[in-house]
Amino acid sequence: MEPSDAVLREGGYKLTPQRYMILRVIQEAEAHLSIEEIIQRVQERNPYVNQSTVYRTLDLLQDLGLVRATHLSGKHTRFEMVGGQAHHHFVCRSCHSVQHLDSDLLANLPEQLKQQYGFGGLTLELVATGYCKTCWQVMQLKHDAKRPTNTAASGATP
Amino acid sequence: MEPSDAVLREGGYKLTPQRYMILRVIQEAEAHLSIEEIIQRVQERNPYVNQSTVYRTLDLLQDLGLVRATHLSGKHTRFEMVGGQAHHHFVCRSCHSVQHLDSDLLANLPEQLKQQYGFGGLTLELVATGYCKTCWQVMQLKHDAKRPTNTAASGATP
DNA sequence: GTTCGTGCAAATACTTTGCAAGTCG
DNA sequence: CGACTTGCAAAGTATTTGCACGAAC
Repeated sequence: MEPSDAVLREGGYKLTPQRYMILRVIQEAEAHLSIEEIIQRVQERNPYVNQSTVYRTLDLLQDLGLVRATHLSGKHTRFEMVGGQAHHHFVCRSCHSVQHLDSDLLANLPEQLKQQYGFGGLTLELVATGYCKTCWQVMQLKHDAKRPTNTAASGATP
Repeated sequence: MEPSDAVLREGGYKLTPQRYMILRVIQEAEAHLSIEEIIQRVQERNPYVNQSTVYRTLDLLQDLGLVRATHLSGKHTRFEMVGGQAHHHFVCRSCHSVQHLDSDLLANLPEQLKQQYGFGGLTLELVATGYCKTCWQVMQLKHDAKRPTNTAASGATP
């Protein structure tokens, strides 16, 4: 059974086709979607769904805890289903690559938080920022070989 | 010694009064600041600093890893110094309260990530979303009252 | 002196809102 | 039916950009 329906109804909200579609789009997505992508995919199914509706629905779904927002590389917010499974990310400050982290890393944390603080319905999001293996090694080399004529080779942020 | 200066220089960037001021404002802040607040505080010191400069500087400082953005309650992005110390948050979905979490919770994670993935210069941010103790208890009560005849298995965390 | 940074103001992007009409329950 | 939702288009905000002058190295 679809728990999303139930959650909506319990909150006194209606399950409209728009909401259902938006939920489905996020559910079926292989990864986190930006608002832009959500709007796009929803409108592929029905071009008459308005973007305001998407914004409003996203707010609602977040409040209900069905969907959550993540914000990896600072700029665009992205959305995903709260599947119960937390999955975590690493973002490289230099090459901006994103890696998924082994979710076992925090496997026991929810229970620990539950015990320690009495929280419920927990969803965790860990964002580790730093330098990926490659970029880190490059940096190490640069530091080691501090040459006076060294030109700032790598572009910062074009 | 001021490491910020060094980081800027090493990146080939100049240490301008504006950048220095912005850095100081964030450093001296008791808590995370929104862009709005940063602009305001900077302009209290020098009204001629332009907001574009603040935006541009913030981007730069983030790229350099001196400052990081956090996004707790979804709406406004906030900034803080990267003190090296990770500190973590819990946000209640219902009452929107924010709690700081014991940073020991993830104390050994950076090293673990370093070992496992080869990352460097790591900064962690954990955001736990859920219901705080109080709100959670209230919800439990409501559910109990609402579904007196429900006998379905409800133990496992979905 | 050269390269990088800033101020300014306009241009863009991104979100939100008020209402009448339309739906779900 | 009545309360909740949506579409629409316009109003708000937030953020970015191009350029010429000024500043740091």
